[in-house]
Amino acid sequence: MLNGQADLFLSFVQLGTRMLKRMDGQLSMHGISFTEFQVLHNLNSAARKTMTRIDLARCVGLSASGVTRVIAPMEKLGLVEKESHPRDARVSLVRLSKAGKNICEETSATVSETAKDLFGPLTPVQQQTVIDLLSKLSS
Amino acid sequence: MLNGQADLFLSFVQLGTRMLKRMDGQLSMHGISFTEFQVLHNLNSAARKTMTRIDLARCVGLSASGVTRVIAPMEKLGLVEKESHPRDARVSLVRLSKAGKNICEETSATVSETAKDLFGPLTPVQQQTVIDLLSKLSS
DNA sequence: CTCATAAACTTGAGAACTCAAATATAACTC
DNA sequence: GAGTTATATTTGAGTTCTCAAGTTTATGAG
Repeated sequence: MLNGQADLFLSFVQLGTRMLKRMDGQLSMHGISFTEFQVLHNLNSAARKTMTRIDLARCVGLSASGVTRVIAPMEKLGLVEKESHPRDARVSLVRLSKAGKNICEETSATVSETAKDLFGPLTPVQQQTVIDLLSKLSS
Repeated sequence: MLNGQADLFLSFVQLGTRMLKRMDGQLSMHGISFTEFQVLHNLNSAARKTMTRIDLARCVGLSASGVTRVIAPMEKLGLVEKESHPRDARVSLVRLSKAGKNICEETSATVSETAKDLFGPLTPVQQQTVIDLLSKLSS
């Protein structure tokens, strides 16, 4: 019925779904979703803690409108701040606030622990193998 | 900020998301979603083309109510049929109809092709490696 | 048998998206 | 520089889930 790659795809998606649910459950103790964590983390890794909504959408894997809707409540909570682009009045930059950076650091510990747990069944060498193979698939 | 496993997790989730969107895009040409495909495929693989909603939920990675809502329109289209359990009046079995089996076969070809494409960057040996490593993570 | 507990659903309310259309601004073409 | 085209973002409407609560039926304890 299905070829080997399709079986692989099904396992891959199913595992991803299960892992994501577990991660979301852990993050809910901090009051944020995994999507929100991704926003914080990407902003924190960005040059001036600042990103365009479009770039954020690409990094997080969301549509532009998805970014708008995720960020609105985060702005009300003071985790991020709106800033205008000096040379392009169309873009509305998103900047990570001090409070946002704190939350990012706290939640990063949880994400790291949970991920360590999730990938625990693999040896470090096997983990590196997965990293290498995933990078081939991402390009 | 994040440990190696967390970086791996982020790549894993992001790749999964991108692949899923591409698969869903291909399946939309058949008028079904990937979730619906999963239902059809799991039913087709089942013993008597029949499954409990609870079992379906577990296989597809959905909640019980998610299954109810996915199946309702599929039943109206005649892809699946409702059947009662002979020994347990609580369960409402879902059976794959002849039409459903046809759609499943058609869409399986698309899923196989798309998956072949998605995993094309890996050699057969590398694909097998991924299968082996994923299975370690699933248990 | 009867009651308490558990399991298999369904339903209402809400969360988290998406797409298409609208708006504002930039960039390009002539 | 006027007009078309492209880009960044927001908004409205609709989809697809989830969780908690309700219903119905089974099961186990006494």
